[in-house]
Amino acid sequence: MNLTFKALNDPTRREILKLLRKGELTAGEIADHFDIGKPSISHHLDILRRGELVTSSKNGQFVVYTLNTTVLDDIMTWFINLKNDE
Amino acid sequence: MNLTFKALNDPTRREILKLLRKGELTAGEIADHFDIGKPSISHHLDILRRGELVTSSKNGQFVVYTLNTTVLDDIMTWFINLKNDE
DNA sequence: CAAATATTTCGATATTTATCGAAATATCAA
DNA sequence: TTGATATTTCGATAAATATCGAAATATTTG
Repeated sequence: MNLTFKALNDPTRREILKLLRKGELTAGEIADHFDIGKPSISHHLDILRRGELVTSSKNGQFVVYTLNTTVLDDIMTWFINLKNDE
Repeated sequence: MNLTFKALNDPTRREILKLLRKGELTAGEIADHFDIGKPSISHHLDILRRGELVTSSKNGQFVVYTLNTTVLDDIMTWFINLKNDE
């Protein structure tokens, strides 16, 4: 859970998650949406992966990233527990 | 929203939020639950306040902290949009 | 007013983090 | 195999963060 919250604590990474709402994207396609270098994006993707917010798979020379909705459910449960006491 | 996610990115601060589920607490009562110094807790509380996750009010010589559930709703909406939308 | 208590601010330090350009790795295409 | 493309790893640097002890501020109590 710590790695997940850590991954969420960056505007670029949250923007990446929004991009992935509509479907999977390659690392390059994701990088094209930002003004920062590809090594930085690669690093952000690694942090999102370690926080289990995305999964990745290799398709030829491309690496495809996908939103992992399972962990989103876990996070929402965390917040619901915070609200509904006990 | 940035300050809110930032505030959530620390185990001590998330633990403070859990303590506040059952009702408001003074800064000192919160500090008593942890092994770190009061200045550090005060700093964490400040970050939680700036992230609007808690509100504070002064009661005599005590400062009372309360969970702000409004922002919790906002965060959950953010996650729901990430899951469902588009 | 003076002493005691509660909390925060200050100044410093050690750790973590985001970013970069260059280099390394992997795959595809000619 | 050679050259081009996609992505990551590496090494470095600058900025942000958590923590601490000491000092400052505010309030209550004697």
